[in-house]
Amino acid sequence: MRLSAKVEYAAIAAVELARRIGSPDPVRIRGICEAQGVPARFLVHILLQLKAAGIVASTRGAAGGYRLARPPEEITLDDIRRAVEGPGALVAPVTTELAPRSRVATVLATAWQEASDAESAALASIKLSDLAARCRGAGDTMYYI
Amino acid sequence: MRLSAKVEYAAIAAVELARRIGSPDPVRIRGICEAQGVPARFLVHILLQLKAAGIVASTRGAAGGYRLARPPEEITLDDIRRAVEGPGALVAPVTTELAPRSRVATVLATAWQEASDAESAALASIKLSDLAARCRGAGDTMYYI
DNA sequence: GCACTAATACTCGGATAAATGCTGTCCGAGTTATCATGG
DNA sequence: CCATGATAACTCGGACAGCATTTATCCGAGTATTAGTGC
Repeated sequence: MRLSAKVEYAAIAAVELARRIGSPDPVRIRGICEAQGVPARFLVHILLQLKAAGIVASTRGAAGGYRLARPPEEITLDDIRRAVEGPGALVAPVTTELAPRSRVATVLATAWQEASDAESAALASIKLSDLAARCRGAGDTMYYI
Repeated sequence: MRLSAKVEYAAIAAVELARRIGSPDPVRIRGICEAQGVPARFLVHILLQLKAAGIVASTRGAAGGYRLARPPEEITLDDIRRAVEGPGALVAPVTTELAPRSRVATVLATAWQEASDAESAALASIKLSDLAARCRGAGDTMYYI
């Protein structure tokens, strides 16, 4: 499993937004970048993708910024990854292309799919609320109910 | 989860070798390529990587070729993937680099690792012997030389 | 005090460019079985 | 029938080019808050 920098930045920003879920003011991009060390001009486009996916919402103008569009219990790392990397990516493009001619490729295509589903399920089980709670809580103690 | 063409080709070749485990003669690269539609000159380098990882063995010279170095029950798709893509790849390079400065990154790094471990475990549970059996079981029309 | 204007700070979104890795090819070298040839 | 050499087929391994994706950066435009100015 290899993550692109985009997904990593998106997750960092999303967790940062989840931590400030109580505040009425939207979070500015610069605020995230200065706290986490993320290139600002790059994060702009990433947040736009998260907005297009309905994960974050924004208010323009001065005193504008971003906030989560849904409660953090309903956002998983799998949502973020799919929002940024796009849903169109096939798991094993070469194998699926060869599948009609080769039974080996057919068998392998389903095997790759199984592993990919396991990975997606693992990512779907990690919610933003859990991650935000881990940031607040000290050590391994989870305060989130 | 996105697979590189190298890993896909390597898996196809490995299953093809597993299917012919009973034959005393080694399997030639051309034999795999003609049966499965894999570029030959590319597969050479892939098989060299599998050999370096101890997954396949080769005999040089005329009537040479490749065979599995271990019984197919002891080779998993995870072995093949790590042999080809290298073990040095970090799961989340950006996040781990930012971890010392950011608690958010630290929490995320472990979360990514959990998902990666789930994927690896899924791949490690799929053995070459299973895949070869699936090819035979459904009445494949491939001939043995 | 009020209306209006300018400045400011932020998001929006496309264009663009450097960097990196992936994909596949080419070529020469080394190794071994097979076959032809001569004794 | 046997020994020897030529030939062919195959693996070995690095070098390299073309292509696509990633990773940003830049710039102009839109939008809302805020400060300032004149009446």
